[in-house]
Amino acid sequence: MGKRAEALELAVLGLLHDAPLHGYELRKRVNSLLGWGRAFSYGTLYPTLKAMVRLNYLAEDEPVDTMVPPASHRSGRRGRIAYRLTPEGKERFAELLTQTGPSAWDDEHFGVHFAFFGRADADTRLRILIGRRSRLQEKLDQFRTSLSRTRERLDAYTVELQRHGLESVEREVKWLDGLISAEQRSMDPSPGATPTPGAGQPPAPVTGNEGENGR
Amino acid sequence: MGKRAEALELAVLGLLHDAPLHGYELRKRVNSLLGWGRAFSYGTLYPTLKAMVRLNYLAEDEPVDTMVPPASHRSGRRGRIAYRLTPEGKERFAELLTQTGPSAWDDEHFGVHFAFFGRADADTRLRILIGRRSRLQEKLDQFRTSLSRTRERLDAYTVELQRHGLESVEREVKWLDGLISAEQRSMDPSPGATPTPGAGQPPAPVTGNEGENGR
DNA sequence: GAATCGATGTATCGAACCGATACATCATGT
DNA sequence: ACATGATGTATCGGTTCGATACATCGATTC
Repeated sequence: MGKRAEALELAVLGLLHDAPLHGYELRKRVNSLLGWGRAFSYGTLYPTLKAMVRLNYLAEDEPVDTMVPPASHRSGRRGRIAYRLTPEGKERFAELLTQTGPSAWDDEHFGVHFAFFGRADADTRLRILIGRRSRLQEKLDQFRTSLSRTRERLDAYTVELQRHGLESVEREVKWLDGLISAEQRSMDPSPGATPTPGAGQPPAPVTGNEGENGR
Repeated sequence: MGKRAEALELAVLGLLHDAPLHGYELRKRVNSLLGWGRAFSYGTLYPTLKAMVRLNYLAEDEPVDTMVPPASHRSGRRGRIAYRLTPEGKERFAELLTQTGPSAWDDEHFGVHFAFFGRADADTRLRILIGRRSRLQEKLDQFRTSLSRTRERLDAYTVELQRHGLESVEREVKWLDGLISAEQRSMDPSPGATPTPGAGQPPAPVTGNEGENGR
């Protein structure tokens, strides 16, 4: 199926879980959900949607009122197609949510999985976070060794690029550390006391985030 | 030609500028040069190399001694092919170095261009840095608006993901700010005084980098 | 009121690209 | 002797992208 489409599948399932959407809107949400990363194109989205319909994870609805202002006449319209999750789709979503292999913490996958952490159980969350962390740690190590091997013959700009790349990954690791310890704090503290009902809040991540947004 | 292969072309030209290399080694260097980003596969590298040979930017050398320890017998060897830059290749490299459009500050391209800043003139460097900065600023803006539009209905993990993504881009912008002002400082300060000879150092970037690697 | 424009919307195609694999040599270990 | 793993060149099938075609709608403008 391809890594990329795999990530897209999860994103679609997650976004459609609450409400049906049509392709255009779906694409916007997926791409803003992942934000920083590469955007999905229609050439990927529509084939994937069709495949998911074929697998019976999705069903197509012709008329949808979402956002159509007056629901007026529209006779010969080539209407928008709203995609809706089937029961099998919900199962599939639940199944993907519990996955904890590399298919959850790879670069392509981690973002989507994290975005739906609220729907996963604490155990899965922790496993994925830790897996992701060690994945980054690997990258960091081989990075550092390759840097120290060639440090002499690099010009200053190249070095600066490497340094900046390294620093970014290091920050990522620290971010994960905060998230991990927050998760652990919220599941450990006293066995038998308020075991986080239902799905749950993220346990107050330890980022140095001072809120600059009014509201 | 495709954005990705375009970036690869510049990387190959730059790496081969100093010394000939064979494919395997070339790939390793390209991918460690770019570090954080996606790695190039052989399925991209070899076709690109062939295309560049066809365009006469590169020439193939059969026997190469680089790193072959004892240079022993090897009779029926299917030897490594060393790629070497032709004069046309050097021209092409110089041409690509002076480009300052989006093809220099896009996500795909910026890293490679930056890596070879030492070979570009100060003017080009500054234009690319500024272009890159405004590119990121755009992304930042649309990010922030899309966030404030949907802030209410997002669960906490999704918000945290967005926040982290935003912070990363913000850091990137600050990094660029440091580089930009450093460049400006090194070309402006007093017209006629030590105008940075030849290619030059990167002008002491203003990162708050405390070295924590014990070497 | 028609004409232009940009946003919204579905859909597909060719080209670009990746991931896996085949194949071969060599050093090393057992 | 045989396996294992690093080095090395090369290609193929399938995935994914970027561009485009096409269509409807609301707003703006003359």
